[in-house]
Amino acid sequence: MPHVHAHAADAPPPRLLFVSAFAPLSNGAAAASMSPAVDRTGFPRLQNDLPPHEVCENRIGGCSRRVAAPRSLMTEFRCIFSVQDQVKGQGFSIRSVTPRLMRRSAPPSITAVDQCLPASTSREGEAPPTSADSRLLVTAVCDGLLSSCSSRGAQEVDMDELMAAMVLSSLSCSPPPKAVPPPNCAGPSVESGPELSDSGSSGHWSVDVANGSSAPSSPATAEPESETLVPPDEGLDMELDQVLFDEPAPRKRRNSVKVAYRCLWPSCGKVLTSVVGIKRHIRTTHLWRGGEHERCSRSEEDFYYTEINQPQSPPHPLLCGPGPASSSSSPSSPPSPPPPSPPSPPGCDSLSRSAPSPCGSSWQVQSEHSYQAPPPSHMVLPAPPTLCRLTTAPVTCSRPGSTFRVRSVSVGEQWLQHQGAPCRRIRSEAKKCRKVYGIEHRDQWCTACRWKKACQRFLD
DNA sequence: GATGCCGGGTT
DNA sequence: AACCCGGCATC
Ligand SMILES: [Zn+2]
Repeated sequence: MPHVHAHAADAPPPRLLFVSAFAPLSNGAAAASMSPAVDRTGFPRLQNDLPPHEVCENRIGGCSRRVAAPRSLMTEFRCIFSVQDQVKGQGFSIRSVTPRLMRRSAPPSITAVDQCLPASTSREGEAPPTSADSRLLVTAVCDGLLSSCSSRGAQEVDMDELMAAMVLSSLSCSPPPKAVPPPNCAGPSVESGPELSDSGSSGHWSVDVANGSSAPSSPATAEPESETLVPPDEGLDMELDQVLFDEPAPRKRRNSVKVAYRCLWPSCGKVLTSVVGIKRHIRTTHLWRGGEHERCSRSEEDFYYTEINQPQSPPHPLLCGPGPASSSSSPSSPPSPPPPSPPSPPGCDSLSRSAPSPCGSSWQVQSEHSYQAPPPSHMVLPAPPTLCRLTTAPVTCSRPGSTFRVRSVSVGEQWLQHQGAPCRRIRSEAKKCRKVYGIEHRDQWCTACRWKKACQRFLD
């Protein structure tokens, strides 16, 4: 599929492209009914167009299908990028991919770049595509399988598609690079010139050919590091790099920018400095839903944070404030997948999951060790936790094993605040190990207390 | 000041 | 993962 690869000589082409949403490939019956139209290649039609993001990342769009290949399985996937007119007719190359999705596959390569129309048969008010931008259907293949969540059943399909959709994180727009055959992509790769630098085993390929010496005419874009156009890209790439290289992310970066991670949950915006931290925050503060079906969406947290570069200057008092709803102001893309349905009852559902293994008093020894483990609720805790009574002044909402305080009054509002300000663990009046045993008997404290974590022995 | 514990750092 | 601790909110 040879395609648009003429080099636009004039206008300095933007280096990056934008992505818009794309309906997932529908394998399941339910999904199929939603996207009846399938184009001639068997891919579902584009629909559910979202306004193009201001970033180059491809968080949501795309679909995939498995293609039988002589030797191995190939995965073909498509992503819709919304591009500006000026870049039409240029060569494109894969700039980066989503690392963890590609761990087990060979570098992807672009096989076709087609122009496409927003096939959204928009019956309702969908913003008509501006003339300033159009859409490119980028088809790529990779030799191998996208690593996907190892769930089963219908969920697998979804995850697979979703991941496929995310494979192409960003594209570079530049004159077609000199054909440097990618390491081992024996597939239908046609003109995928970009030299995919496979850095290590983790499966990261970043391609940025924009500065190729063969790019005579576009001085502006030829300089890869000048992020004049798309600042948010930097964050993304760093994120990718970090994940991809599997580097433990040196805590101190060489340059003076401090890296942090911002929670993207609506109106949260919490900023933490470690990936684990932010993930834990998201998981425990926003994503917690009863814990059971947790397994599959383990990496779900990834969607809800973004990496940011904090200039060395100390934080202004914004930090955990309620991120204003003005989405336009923030350059970083909002989390594309909508937040999972909130815990249906604002919090009353908690502790329904406890496994009351009656093991006498040995629980202390048994389970105390991992302070993160849910508390051994050996007693059948009676009905409603503190949350459900709205009478007390400081309303508390309870999560499994912990109690948090919120200031609000109404339940609904409570949930909102849940989203916004992560509740603080309420200080129970129960004496904790420290108080009970005293500092001099620190060795008798529970592990959590010793680590200055939430006490696990004397729960509220 | 003491206590509880979150977030982050170290080993 | 286990461990430690700075720092903050709260008592
Ligand atoms: Zn304790």
